[in-house]
Amino acid sequence: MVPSSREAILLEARRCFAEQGFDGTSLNDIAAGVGLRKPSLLHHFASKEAIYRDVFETSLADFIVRVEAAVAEQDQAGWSKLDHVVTAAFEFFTDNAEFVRIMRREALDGQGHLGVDLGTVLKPLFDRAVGFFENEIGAGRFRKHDPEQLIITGTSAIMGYFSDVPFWRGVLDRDPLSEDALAARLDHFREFFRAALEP
Amino acid sequence: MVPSSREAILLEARRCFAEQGFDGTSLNDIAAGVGLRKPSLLHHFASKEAIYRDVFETSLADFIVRVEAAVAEQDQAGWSKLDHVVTAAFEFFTDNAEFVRIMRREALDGQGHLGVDLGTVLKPLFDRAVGFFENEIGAGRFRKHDPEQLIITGTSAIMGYFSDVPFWRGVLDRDPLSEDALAARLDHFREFFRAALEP
DNA sequence: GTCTATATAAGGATAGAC
DNA sequence: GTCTATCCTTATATAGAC
Repeated sequence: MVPSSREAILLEARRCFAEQGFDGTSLNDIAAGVGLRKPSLLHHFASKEAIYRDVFETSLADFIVRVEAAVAEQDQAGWSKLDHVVTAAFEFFTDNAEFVRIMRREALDGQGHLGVDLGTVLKPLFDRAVGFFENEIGAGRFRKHDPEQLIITGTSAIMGYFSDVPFWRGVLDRDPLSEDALAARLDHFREFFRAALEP
Repeated sequence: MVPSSREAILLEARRCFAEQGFDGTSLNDIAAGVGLRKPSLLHHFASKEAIYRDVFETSLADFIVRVEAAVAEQDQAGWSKLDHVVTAAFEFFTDNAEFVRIMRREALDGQGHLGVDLGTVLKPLFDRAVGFFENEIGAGRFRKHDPEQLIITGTSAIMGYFSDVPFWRGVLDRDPLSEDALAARLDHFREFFRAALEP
């Protein structure tokens, strides 16, 4: 099935916004990638910002749904619960590597290109994770670490791998998004955090 | 002493590039912050890119010098050596938080705004760190982890805190760059990595 | 060194033909 | 739905007065 113009625009826009950012992407860039002219884009979307909003908010909502599902799926406590959620998030990032780069740009920009503040949207998730760690540490299933700091460390360690793919490609001299490289990254992450957390 | 125009331009440019990126910053933004007009900037620098190059390359060189010094300063092995270098890097980031954001934007962009590739410049440092971890793990002073992955995890965990300051400010509801917050972050980082690395 | 005025290009967005 | 042509704004950069 041939993708509709609208879908093709969103795909190419996501690629461009991930690679070059909002300001670094022109409607011409997107149009050229799709094989259309600039005004044709604005037949499908009201503005450049509307395209960006669609790209970003759709993926962000998918991400939150995926994480919530992983939290709900698994009723155990301690490491196996955390492992399950972390693995689900990692797999989402694997399938949506471009989104991680867009999200990182939002986190970096302070004043985003949309009305929504990423921090406000993700704070509920963050607070629940803090509660989880407090609980596990209190029950003695994890070693004592500051829960907020744990989450900063964990999310940064996962997201940094995906967001800085161009950089890591240069440093490692291989494709960080190959199947093997991704499996190695996830393995390491799980082992490293288990080593630091398990009593 | 009143800073020269040139110095004032570089300061304001660093602030803008960190906050809004290269494409998101106009010469008018910088000029307004300094209290000059656009053409006056181009009396001191050949182009917008020349301003950016000065801001970025100066800080990057300072960073490399600081890390090399920390590596040389301390002749011990194992955790105390790593701790010394990590703390030195963290202190550099504390004093140069804006630079971390600029560096992250470079890592994110793939094709930077300069001829220099950040990955190529930092690869020697990376390779030496790999050698260090191989050595320490081989000697049994650290638990077994993949050295490359360790460095990705460590640098991402430190840099993510500084680069995403606007995001963390929203999530944590406090200033991530306050003296207390920075001390807590460094403490956590050191303890967490010690917990994961020490046998 | 700093300014005003201006050249030149690129970007987002609209009008209207097909 | 897609196009060409065009409007308007902003951006980098230069020329030349003070």
